[in-house]
Amino acid sequence: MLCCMTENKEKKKRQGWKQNPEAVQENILEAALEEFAERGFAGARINLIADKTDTSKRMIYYYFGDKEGLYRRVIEKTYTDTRQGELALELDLSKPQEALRKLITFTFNHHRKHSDFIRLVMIENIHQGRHLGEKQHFADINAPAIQRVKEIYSAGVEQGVFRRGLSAEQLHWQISAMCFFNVSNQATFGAAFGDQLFTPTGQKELCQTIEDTVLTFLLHEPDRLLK
Amino acid sequence: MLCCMTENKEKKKRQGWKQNPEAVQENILEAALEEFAERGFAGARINLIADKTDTSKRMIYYYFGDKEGLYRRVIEKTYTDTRQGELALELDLSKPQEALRKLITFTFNHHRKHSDFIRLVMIENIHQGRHLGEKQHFADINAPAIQRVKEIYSAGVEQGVFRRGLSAEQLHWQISAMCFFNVSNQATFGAAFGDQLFTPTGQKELCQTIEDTVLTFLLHEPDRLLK
DNA sequence: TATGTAATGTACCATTAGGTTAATTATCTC
DNA sequence: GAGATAATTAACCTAATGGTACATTACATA
Repeated sequence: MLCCMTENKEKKKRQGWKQNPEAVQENILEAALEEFAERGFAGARINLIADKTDTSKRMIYYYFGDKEGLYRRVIEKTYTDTRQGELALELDLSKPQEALRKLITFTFNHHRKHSDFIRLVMIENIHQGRHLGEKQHFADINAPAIQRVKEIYSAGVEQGVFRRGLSAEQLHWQISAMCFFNVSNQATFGAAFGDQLFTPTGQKELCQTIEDTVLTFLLHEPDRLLK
Repeated sequence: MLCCMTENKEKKKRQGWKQNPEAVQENILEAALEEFAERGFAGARINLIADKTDTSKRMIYYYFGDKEGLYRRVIEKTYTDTRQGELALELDLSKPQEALRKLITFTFNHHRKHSDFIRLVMIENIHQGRHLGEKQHFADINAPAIQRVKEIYSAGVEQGVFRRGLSAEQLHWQISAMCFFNVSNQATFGAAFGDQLFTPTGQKELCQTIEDTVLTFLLHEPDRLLK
């Protein structure tokens, strides 16, 4: 099996190959994403990344300069792809509660599906965001996420459904926190407290709980009388 | 300055030194915690850890076998220390709301203060919890955390303050998620959406918000009519 | 079709870093 | 206090790994 594949690969390469820089770079970035997401920056091995590609290590250095350059490009691509994916979601602002639930469900599932992205973000946080590139550019990429929440919240306030005085940043933060943590800390949380929350039904309930939590917070004034 | 210190160190060592295995191990573990928390498992350098200690690289291998053995011990110690620190908090169960707020404030601040712990947990999640050791032991260490929440919740339900039907696991999960995320994702979240949430006042408000969120969820039945 | 340039393959290098060997010093026990 | 054992030092080894030199092949263009 393996030998066949390599034989084919060899043949393909020997028989007239075409130059295709973009495809080669894409190919490298994909392999690198897997590797970095799995092992972190220091843990990733350039040689292994090269093995996963259809090209050679030399090409990695040719296109990306060095390991860090490659990593930076992977981060950027991942964030861009993710935010782009989120834009696909369409929401009906005339029903703010429903819209918010839909946004949360979407975020919850999206994060679950894209654990590579989550892992890269974790890794980048461990590096204290040193590879995020130009901060303004990074902020621009991410701005739509807050915008989204702001729209829903404003609509809800105007319709008299949501209470006033809350900030979209905080709401987005809450949603992010729980949807992110659900994926990022599954290993340690599961080991510490059991896997009930991470079974299929557990996850459905959890998503529901996140929705309920955020919505209830939006609907009811908090009680600060200490009882 | 530096030369003086090294001179002193040298002298100390040359002049009759005492054996003190426990202290040496503690000393190594502390240095290793810093290094692992800062650079991750693969990024950490045994040589640098050794440099930070008052002893030598050989001692690390003598006491911990290899890099992974050292890392395991660091993880275990960190978790144990953390949970132990949490036990110090005393709560008045006759006032469930107040008790819960106090627990959340404590967790929030505790996580902020112990970012080394947070970072190690992140790192361990990237490794998918491979180094947590015996799962049962790990679960035992962590059990008190849920227990705590369960006590408060039960008291609140019995007093007719909290609504019925919620699970302590989920409540603990919510609190953990937000308090953890606040520290773990500060770098990327701040870069993406600004640092307002992470200024001193931003943090105070955020903590308040977490409390309000969880409490409101405990006090009010969620509204699932989609509007 | 000649030529300069971009893209690719192969073999190699230098250094880093995890781990070890073997000798030295303290400590314990009988 | 003698011999055995535990703790410590310093120098060393080797595989892995990030990175490079150089030759070669495709391609655009004039």
